[in-house]
Amino acid sequence: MVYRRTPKMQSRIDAAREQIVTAAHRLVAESGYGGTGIPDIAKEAGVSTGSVYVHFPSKTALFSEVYQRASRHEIEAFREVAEAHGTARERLARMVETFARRALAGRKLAWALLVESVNQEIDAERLRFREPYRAIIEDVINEGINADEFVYQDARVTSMCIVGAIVEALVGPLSNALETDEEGRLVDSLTQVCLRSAGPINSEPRG
Amino acid sequence: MVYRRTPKMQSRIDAAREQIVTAAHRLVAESGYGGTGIPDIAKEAGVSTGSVYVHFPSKTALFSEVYQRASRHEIEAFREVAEAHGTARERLARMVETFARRALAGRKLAWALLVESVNQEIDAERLRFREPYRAIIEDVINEGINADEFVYQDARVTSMCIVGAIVEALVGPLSNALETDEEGRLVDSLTQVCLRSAGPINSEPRG
DNA sequence: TTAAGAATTGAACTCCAGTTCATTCTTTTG
DNA sequence: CAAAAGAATGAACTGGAGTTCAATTCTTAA
Repeated sequence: MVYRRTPKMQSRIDAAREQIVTAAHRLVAESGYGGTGIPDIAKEAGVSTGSVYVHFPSKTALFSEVYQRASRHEIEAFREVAEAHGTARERLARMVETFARRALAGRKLAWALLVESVNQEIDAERLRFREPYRAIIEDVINEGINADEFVYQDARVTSMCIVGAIVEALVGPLSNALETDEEGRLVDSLTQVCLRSAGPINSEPRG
Repeated sequence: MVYRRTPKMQSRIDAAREQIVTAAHRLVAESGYGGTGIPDIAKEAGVSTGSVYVHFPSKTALFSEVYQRASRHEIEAFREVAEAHGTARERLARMVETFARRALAGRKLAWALLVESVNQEIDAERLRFREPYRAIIEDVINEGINADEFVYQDARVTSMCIVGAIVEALVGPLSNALETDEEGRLVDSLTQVCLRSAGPINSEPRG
């Protein structure tokens, strides 16, 4: 008459955990962190409030996992572009476009990941989320420097700046959707700014 | 036997209000928004908790005023640099440096004004705080475009990006102070990135 | 089948910053 | 000076989100 956790039971538990993370993801993508309570998540996942706390010690911990998963996915897409063929300049342009376009495609989630005010812990999470992007950009810039595409520079600072620039340019549009053509123009301009920030570019004709 | 508010009384009231705002300012500059409660402010201002609510309908409203004042001061300094003599490029460089240096000189306050997580209302305040900087930068860029110093571009987007770049580059250093020389290097690099982002620059020798 | 122990439940609880308001103190004016 | 009205006080309250835990249900193994 002893109970031991069997594989079957384990997979039930794992499934519940998965349900919770998935539900949380869906709800953040809909209402952000602040608009999503634990009871909401539990309901959406088909479990009880208490169960959530069996799997995660706190709301912050749960969202930390949600953010990390969402990040990993996004960052893989980003890295693919960074490692594709082409000059550093071409790749950097595509990277900026990819970042911006994907963020605008999932506005609420991107907003939650990039800018939503929450608390210090989640803020730290956010900074950690931005870091991989920065690092990837830094690498491409360094490649560009070595290939004489970009002037010599502190690629670390430039990459930070590019991340900051993209986020700042997206803050508004993430809250209030743009028309398709406006979005296109924004992404184009943003790409141009980021390319210039990394180094010299042939000057374009005026007006 | 009717009481009417006399000039003397009015100035008492105004003085109290002023004390409150000043106290709040001091405390934010020390502990940020989150670390500063209304009772703390009341104590520091030498009034009661309730009095704070006579002058301001909410904590948010009070801080809104504190932020606006701090902003006005900063933005005036910024505008002065923007309107000084020199080419657009020279002025832009000084603007970036001014912004960064002043922020780093009052780290906690700058952090509260620029990046501290609070709530949507204060977030909106923050965006409003950034806007004047952006607009001033936009003007200088447009002057630079007209003077053929910068390539033709959407100055609105570039100015957003510059604000975002500066803030992103400062987020870390605002939390954990840098050594003086590190700070100098950061400001230099940041300035270079921002100048490049606005337009062509003579390429620097490598390595 | 049944007892032991694990998993789940969800109503109730905690916590705490922001806010309130009955009371007290001040000022004005007849 | 006394009455009326305003200003100030600060202990107590509140609201709501996050969290807990006694009770219940389910699973295992003898």
